[in-house]
Amino acid sequence: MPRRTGPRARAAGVRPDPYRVWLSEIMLQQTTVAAVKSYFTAFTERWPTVTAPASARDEDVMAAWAGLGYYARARNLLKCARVVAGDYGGQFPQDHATLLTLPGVGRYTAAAVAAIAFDDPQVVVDGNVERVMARLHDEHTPLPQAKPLLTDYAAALTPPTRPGDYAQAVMDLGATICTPKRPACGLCPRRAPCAAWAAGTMAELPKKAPKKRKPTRHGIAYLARRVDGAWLLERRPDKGLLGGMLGWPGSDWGEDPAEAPPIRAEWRALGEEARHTFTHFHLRLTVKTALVPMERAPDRGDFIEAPDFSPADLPTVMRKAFDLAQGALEQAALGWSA
DNA sequence: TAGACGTGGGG
DNA sequence: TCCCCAAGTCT
Repeated sequence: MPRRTGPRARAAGVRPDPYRVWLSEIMLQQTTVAAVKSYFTAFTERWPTVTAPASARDEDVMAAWAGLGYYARARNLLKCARVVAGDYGGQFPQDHATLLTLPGVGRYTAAAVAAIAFDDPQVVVDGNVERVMARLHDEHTPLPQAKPLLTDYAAALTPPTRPGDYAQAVMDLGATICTPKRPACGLCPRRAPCAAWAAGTMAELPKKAPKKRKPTRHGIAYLARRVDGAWLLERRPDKGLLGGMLGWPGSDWGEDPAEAPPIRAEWRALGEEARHTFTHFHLRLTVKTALVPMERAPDRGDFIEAPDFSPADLPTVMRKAFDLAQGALEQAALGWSA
């Protein structure tokens, strides 16, 4: 993965594979290197070139993305791979403006791919770069208002040569030394010209608009296990939260959700709720389980045979519900509860 | 354009 | 146990 191996891992002048650069930048959006690493390895081993995910089944790619979050990235990854495979002969466009037209590729990613994969000196501005620029210039204007100014600062520093190495270097600096909290200024190669260091304000920059509190929503998830071990699951619609992902059929998520069992059964609620926090709300999920006979047909969802089901294919909130149910089953089997 | 959109780790 | 935070894009 380019960002982790770093510029020094490559011989000067050798351009990294645009597909791998694009894939890693998509995965790294709002996500740490540590979280991305195993996913990047799994993706590139299974789908080594952009034509591979382009011809993959949606469900396989969504399952491989499960747990990484922001699932619109995976849906757009599929769209983008198919555009590149279909409209560009399997070769990523090199032009920044054309990159920007690809699904899931915004200003940051287009600039990063152009700079890192194609040696084009585009101005790469992510959260790390914003922080580094705010500190170098002791800029106290809060984000996102300060973004244009910080981009100007970044542009003034972007070199005409080796822009990819430069971009990765600044982002690495932000990730490892010029960190959000307790920056390691003693190790910083740009301490001398840093205005925030001179002013002693580095730890409070960049300023940001205050965050809003998250409301708590409630919901019910229904985990039906057929006597042969199959599980009742449902593919979520492409739009919206967890779009395109597999999940347990459930109620709406809100103040006081109504029952919405997907199949007739004797439902029993677990003693403990599954708790999960999304970007903009907390969720407390009541988990209900039932054992259903072979011949009974569900009103919603489809039974997936036990060998075809892996909880790793589920988004985290759904996997938490599964883990709770499993734990309850094991406790019951061991006679720990009635 | 502000809000929607995940998750895991640190305090 | 929470609360807060972090490597964007789309609508």
